[in-house]
Amino acid sequence: MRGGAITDLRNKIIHASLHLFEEHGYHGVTVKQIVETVGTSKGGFYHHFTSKDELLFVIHDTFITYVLEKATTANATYTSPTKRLQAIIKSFVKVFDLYKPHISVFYQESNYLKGKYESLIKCKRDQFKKIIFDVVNEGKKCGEFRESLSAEIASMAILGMVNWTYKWYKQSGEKSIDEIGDIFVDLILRAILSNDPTFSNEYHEFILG
Amino acid sequence: MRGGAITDLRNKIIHASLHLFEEHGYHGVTVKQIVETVGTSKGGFYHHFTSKDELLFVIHDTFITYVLEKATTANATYTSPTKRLQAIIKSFVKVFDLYKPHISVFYQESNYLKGKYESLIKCKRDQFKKIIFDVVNEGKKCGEFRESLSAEIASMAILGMVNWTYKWYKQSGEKSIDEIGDIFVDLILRAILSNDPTFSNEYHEFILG
DNA sequence: AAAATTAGACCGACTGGTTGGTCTGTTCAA
DNA sequence: TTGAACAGACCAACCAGTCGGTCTAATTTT
Repeated sequence: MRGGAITDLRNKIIHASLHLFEEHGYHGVTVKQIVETVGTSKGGFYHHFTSKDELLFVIHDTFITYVLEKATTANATYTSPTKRLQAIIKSFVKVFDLYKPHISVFYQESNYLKGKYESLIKCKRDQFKKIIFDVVNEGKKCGEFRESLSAEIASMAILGMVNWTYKWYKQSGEKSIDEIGDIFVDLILRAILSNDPTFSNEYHEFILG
Repeated sequence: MRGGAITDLRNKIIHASLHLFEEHGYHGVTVKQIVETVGTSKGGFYHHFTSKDELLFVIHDTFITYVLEKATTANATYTSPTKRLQAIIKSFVKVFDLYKPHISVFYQESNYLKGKYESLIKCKRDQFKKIIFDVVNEGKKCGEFRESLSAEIASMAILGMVNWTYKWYKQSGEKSIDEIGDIFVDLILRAILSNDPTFSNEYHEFILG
C-alpha cells in the first residue's frame, strides 16, 4: 500500500505540526517535539522531509493550492462580477472549517519561508489576489460596482476582512462559518454595489431594498 | 542629561529591532545581530533590557498603549456612534504612518509573548476590541446602524479590514494613509448604516445619497 | 581645588543548554 | 535478498543570557 492512507507517517507529521505550529509558532516548536507528539523518531521525520523548512512549505502549499483552485472554480462558474465575488468569498470563508490551522500557519509564519519556498508561495498568493482584484475591476467596468470605488483599496479591504477571520473564528462559536460568509458577502456588497438603478439586479433589490 | 534623547542606546536598540523583527521575525533575529546593527554589545543590550522577551513586550506595549489612548480620545470627542466610529477608524489608520513596524511585529510575533507579558498585552488588546464593539452596538441601539447587523461579526470585519492594512500598506504607495482611511470609513458606513430615513443624518445623505 | 569614591553605562569572552540535521544501523514486507 | 521505512545516538553550530571588568562623569571627602 503506497501513499494516501490517513495513517501515513507523513500525514501524521503534517497534522501534528499544524496544531503545534498554530499554538506555539514555527520557531516555538522543535523537531523533537513533533516526532514525540507523533510517536516517531528523527529518522522517521527526515525520511519524509528534507528539512523542517520543507514541512513549513508543504503546509503553506497545500492550503494556498486548494484555495486557489476553489477561487478559480468559483470564478469560472459565474460571469457576473457580483455573483463571482459572492461565490469566491463564500468558498474562501468555507475553507476556514477545513483548514483553520493551515491558515493560521500561513498568515503567522510565512515570513520564515526562505529562498525557493518563499517564491513559490508568493507566486500563488499573488494569483489569488489578482483574482479578487480582477473581479472588482470587472464589476466597476460593467457598472455593477460603484465607479468611484478604488479597486486596489477595496480588494485589500475585502481580503483583510475575510483573512482576519483566522484570528477569531472558532468552530464552537455562535455563528456557523456559512452564516459568517453570508454576513461578509452582505457587508461587502452593500459597500461596493452601485446605486445606479440602471444596473440594479437581484442583489441590489435584496440588499439595498 | 538623562533619558529621552533620541540617541539613547535603549531607543536605538528598539528602533533597530523593530526593522529587523519586521523583516525576519522575532526568532529570525538574534541578540548578536541586534547589537551589531546598533553598534553596541551584549552588555549594552542587557543593561537596558532584562531579556529579549522584554524587548518584544516593550514594542508591543508602546504601540497598543498609543492606539488605545487615541481610540479613547476619539470616543470621548463625539457622541454619535457614526461619528465616533469614523473618528476611531481614521485615528487608527493614521497610526500606520508612525507605527508600521510596531504593527507588523504586533500582529506577527504576538504569540511569542509569554507569561505576564502575554496577559498584559492581551488585556489592552481586548479593551480596544471592546471600544469598537460597544460603538457598533450603540449604533444599532440608537438606530443609526442597521438593526439586522450582527455586532460581533461586523466588529471583527471592521477590525480585520483595518488591521490587514499592515500587510500591504507602503508609505510610497499611490494613496496616502489619509485617503485610505477615508475609503475605509466610506466602505464601512455604507455597509452598516441604517436605511431607515427616520435616523438618517449627514452621513446617510453624503454616502447613500 | 584636588583627590578619592561611587555609580551607572557599556564591553565582550564565555557558558550551558538547545536545535536542526546526520549517520549507522534494524526491521520487515515483497 | 533487496530496499523502503523507521529508530535513536550523536554532533556541530548556535543562541540567550552571564559575569568580571573598564571607562567616564558626577558626587563626596579632605
